[in-house]
Amino acid sequence: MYNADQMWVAIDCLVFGYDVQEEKLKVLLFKRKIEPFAGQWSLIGGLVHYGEDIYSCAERVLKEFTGLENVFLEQLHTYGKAQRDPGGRVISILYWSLIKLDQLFKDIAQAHGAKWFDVDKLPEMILDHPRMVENGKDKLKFQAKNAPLGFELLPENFTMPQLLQLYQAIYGQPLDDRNFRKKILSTKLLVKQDKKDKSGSKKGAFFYQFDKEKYQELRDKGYHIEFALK
Amino acid sequence: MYNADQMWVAIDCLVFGYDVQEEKLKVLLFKRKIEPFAGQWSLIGGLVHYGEDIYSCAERVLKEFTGLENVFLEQLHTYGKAQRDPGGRVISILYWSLIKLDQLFKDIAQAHGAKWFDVDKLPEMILDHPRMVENGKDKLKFQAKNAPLGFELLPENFTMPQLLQLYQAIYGQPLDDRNFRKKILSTKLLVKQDKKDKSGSKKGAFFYQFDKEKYQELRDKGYHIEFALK
DNA sequence: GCAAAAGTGTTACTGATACACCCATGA
DNA sequence: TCATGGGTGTATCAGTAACACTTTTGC
Repeated sequence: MYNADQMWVAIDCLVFGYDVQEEKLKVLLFKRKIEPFAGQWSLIGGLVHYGEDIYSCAERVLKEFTGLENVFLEQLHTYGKAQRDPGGRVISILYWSLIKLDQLFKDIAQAHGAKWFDVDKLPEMILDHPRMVENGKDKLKFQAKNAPLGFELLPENFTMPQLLQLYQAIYGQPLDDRNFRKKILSTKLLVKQDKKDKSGSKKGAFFYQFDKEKYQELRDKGYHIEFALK
Repeated sequence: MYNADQMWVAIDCLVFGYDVQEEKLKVLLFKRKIEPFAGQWSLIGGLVHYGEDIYSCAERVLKEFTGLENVFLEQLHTYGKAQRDPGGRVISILYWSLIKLDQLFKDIAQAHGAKWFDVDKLPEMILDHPRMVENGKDKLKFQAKNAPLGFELLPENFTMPQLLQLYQAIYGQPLDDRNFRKKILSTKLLVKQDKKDKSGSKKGAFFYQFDKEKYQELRDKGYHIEFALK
């Protein structure tokens, strides 16, 4: 029990990461330390302090568990069934975040008792967290088309095959290579670099960077840009 | 002051209605009765009771002010800046609702001290309610294409010119009459009635009904249906 | 018979889909 | 030289956008 007859407001944070090597979309979970449900898998989260903005709280939670700041972090939905948490009346505001996953962050996560799970091989989770993850997956599928979310999940320099693999991981289905390139390049928002990534093949694939400023400009002018085929 | 050092969770409810006669999209506001800000315009709302689901609370608020149940009612966003309400720490979960507006509901609203305002002639509102309305207008524009929301705002029997007018009111711009009909009819979700509405013209316009069951079926099968041109 | 709103069809264009081969390189 | 992944072009099809006249009927 947290406290009888008091309402608590919590933040839960659904963190997606993409493992470029494994070509797998991952979710960050941690082993809950307090009762009820101590020892079970949970999204990262915490209670909103009195005097703390809810967005600041989400930032704090994310930083505590990953060390990261200034990454994509948005509100998703609020869960407030009276009986959702047997420990007390807790209303949970779910945020979602997209981060660039590399070995370093895997190590940091491990140090906090958190672990990255394949998005389609998730363990049992507490409370309504499975539903939260489902909602987040749907949102990611939906948003991947309408906003440049893919680039939040990849390193600054990425290759076309990597971007394609990522979108395929998000949609859970294959996309046509040639049409995908055409569509993505037609946005004119990718800047081809001189260097190649030779790690994936002998020929090597050119690196690209996403032109964030140009994207913001176009957005501000009211243009709607699509980023992948369905 | 509501109470020092305690967090409150509130529901605000943004209610859109469409006035078929005036061809205007409207928002329901009421004159707040308690301090701070007594006498100023506000969205309808109330505090979540301990033991009450947040969705149930939204239903309750809507019923209290309009007498309506079983209408479109969805969560939109949660507003939780620490300083958003000078009366205390209040986190507000915004819901939005679409209702069929007629003279009866205008009277009921008036009896509760609430009033329908043209969506583009809104008075000053308390707190962050103007922002809530903006967010709701954006959502409505966006969703009008992707879900059959228009039909929630019109009577069971409506005519094509009425539907067209409504979409134009939502988008705030004219649409091509012929293309609009083609697109809407191509969904095969409208059932033409035998009777005509003679109130708008001498020739009279045929009534249509929206086939909700067929829509649900198609949805469940995973089809995505669009409802209006941009 | 005329004013006022309802209703209808065709063409041009744009973007999506489907599809198969050559290229560069390291081993 | 060959195996491996990277990169490219075209033809068809579907959906969107642009556009103007005829129909009905109450007054």
